[in-house]
Amino acid sequence: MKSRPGKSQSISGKLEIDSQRRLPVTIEMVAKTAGVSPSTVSRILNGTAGVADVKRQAVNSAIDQLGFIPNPVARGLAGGRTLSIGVVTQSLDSPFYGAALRGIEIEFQKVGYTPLFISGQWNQLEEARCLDLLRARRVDGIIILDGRVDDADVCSLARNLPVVITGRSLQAPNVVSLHFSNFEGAEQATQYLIELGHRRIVFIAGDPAHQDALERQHGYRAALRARGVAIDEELVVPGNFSEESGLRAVEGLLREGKKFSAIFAANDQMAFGAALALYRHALHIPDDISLIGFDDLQPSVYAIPPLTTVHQPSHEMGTLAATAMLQLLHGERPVLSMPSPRLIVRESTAAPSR
Amino acid sequence: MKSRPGKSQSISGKLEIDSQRRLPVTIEMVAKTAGVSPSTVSRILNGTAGVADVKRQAVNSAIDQLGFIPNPVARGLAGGRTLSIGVVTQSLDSPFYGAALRGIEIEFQKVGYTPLFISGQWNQLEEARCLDLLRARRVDGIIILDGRVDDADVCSLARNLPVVITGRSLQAPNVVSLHFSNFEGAEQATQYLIELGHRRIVFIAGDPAHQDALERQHGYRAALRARGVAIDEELVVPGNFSEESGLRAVEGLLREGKKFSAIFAANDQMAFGAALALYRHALHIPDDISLIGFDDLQPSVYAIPPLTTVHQPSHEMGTLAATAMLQLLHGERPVLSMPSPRLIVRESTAAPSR
DNA sequence: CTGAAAGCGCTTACAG
DNA sequence: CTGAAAGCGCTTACAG
Repeated sequence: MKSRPGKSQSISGKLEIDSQRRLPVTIEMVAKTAGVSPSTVSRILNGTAGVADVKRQAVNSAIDQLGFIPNPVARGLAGGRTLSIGVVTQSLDSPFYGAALRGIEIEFQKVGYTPLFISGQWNQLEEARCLDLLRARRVDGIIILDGRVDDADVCSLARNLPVVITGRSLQAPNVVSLHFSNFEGAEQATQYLIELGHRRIVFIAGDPAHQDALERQHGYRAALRARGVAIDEELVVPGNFSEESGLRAVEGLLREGKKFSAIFAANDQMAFGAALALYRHALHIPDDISLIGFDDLQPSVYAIPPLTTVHQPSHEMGTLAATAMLQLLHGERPVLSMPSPRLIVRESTAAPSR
Repeated sequence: MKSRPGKSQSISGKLEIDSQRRLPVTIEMVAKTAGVSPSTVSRILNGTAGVADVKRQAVNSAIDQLGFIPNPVARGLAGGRTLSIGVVTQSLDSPFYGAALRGIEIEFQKVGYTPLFISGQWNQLEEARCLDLLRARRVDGIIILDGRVDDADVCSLARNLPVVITGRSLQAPNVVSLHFSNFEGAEQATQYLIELGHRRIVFIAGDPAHQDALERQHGYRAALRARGVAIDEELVVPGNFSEESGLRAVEGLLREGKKFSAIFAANDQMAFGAALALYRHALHIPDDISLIGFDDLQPSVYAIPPLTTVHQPSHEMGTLAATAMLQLLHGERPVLSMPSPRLIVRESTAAPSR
């Protein structure tokens, strides 16, 4: 395996003028054809040293001519930089994180960094494994989306690597935290229902292990309190962010004959479940019951009826996280502003009928 | 940067008995404490050579004691293997591919391979860029989910790397193709509607640039023909796999006063759009119009009403693709059987009312 | 500004 | 079975 396979070609070779097969070209070959030392090529590549226009041009044309692409693996070993960033998400197949991942991918692609996506499944041990793996892979930084790691571990991670983390507020050297105000979002949603005239508003809570879930519940309570609406604890029901839990929550309420005119589900997925439960009981949205979700997932737009919900800027979050990481990597102090929660009013809410 | 940062620690250190901070430990340190040469350690690590139980044990205990983790970057440079596999998906945030990505992740995690996810956005140029990037990163193999690359490029890729590709049938050395029968799935769906008594069945086509879309349309036509139902070309309407295109398709049909009792949308997302259009026109599913989708996305279960659809084994597809890749990597000839299409009957279909 | 040289942490012929 | 040595393709002090 010491001797490399004979030939190699760019898959996009057909897009290039020079479409001949080529051997993997190294920095040494570039140096030779440009008549300089490998060190110089490296320095030009990295912008590490003063320019010498003549040589620079020779090198650049050699690079173009040979179609040289630096080997990131060698780069990683020698320089300690791999130009790759670990991205710990909770799930690769939740409708929620995808947009953030895409935002991150776009941002990094622009500047030649490669994201390494890996999922922690909302599990602290799993997540620890992810972090170890990413460090073993020598990533240059780590982005954690809604991690379960505790703050202390984040801080110690950050002693070696820049860290960007979402879903919490954490002040520490070498870490940027991006926090979306779930509280405000939930407050807005609840307040909107109150303004429509609702008083008996069910809250389907999210998984209490999520910080987000807690904040949203606080927002709900704060809004009711602020408007002087008594909180009926029987209307606050547990859920776990899944569609099924939303469905079961509403089934339960209905079975027990609870009275309510609106439902605020702590996320859209539970709202979908809730909607199905109402449908099964021939209750019409929004005529009989108003429904609000949280997240503004893509399916919400085409829910029946289209769901009123709190928009989470998932894609922008990804963009922001990537941008912050790049700034940290460049030694800059990131200044970012997180978008505010925004209630998207669609067709699942109306004034109560009675 | 030559001298490494002073200390480093495992994030999951707290889970270990020996929780002290540790320097990055290299194979050389392991060799020293085990009293053998680095070569021997390497060989034990890779199972590359005959055993010598005494040494093996010494090495293994040294590894445990020091908490040694091989550096994949160095490994990649020296051995030509990076233990990473490129995974080209079309989208990181489509509801469709997530499950496959997760299936792949799970399978690789078991054996210590790391997937490198990257998205091609259904764009051939973009995808070529992805492939180049993955090769530059020296991945050991590439999995392509529904790629736009043409067969010739896949073959030339496969001269250097094992390739697993879904969404087409391609016989070539060093490539495994996994093809799901969209044709049969569409046939089943259409046949089911016919059996229910439907004759005027709308087909909302997918993006004609997708092989899948074409196959599904063929399945629809074949089923009608087989049952002697005349094909009314006015009922075959264009779409592009998006919710909006499904909505527009149905709006158009309704506006033009076309008569039909059922709709088969080439994917679930268009079915959701179609459902919304029907809802807006106060047409009830399935009493007025039956609706079938394709893919069995997660939201379909909680659609209103729950959507009858053709199940696509997205997760299993991921598992299979990863398994096939592993087999190729081990020099085995993969023998895989792709699951057959399966119609999932839920509540959006019924016999026509008239 | 720019070479020559050492080194990153492994793997793998090459010789025992 | 097992060392010593060379090498993977870069980067970066170290000296000009």
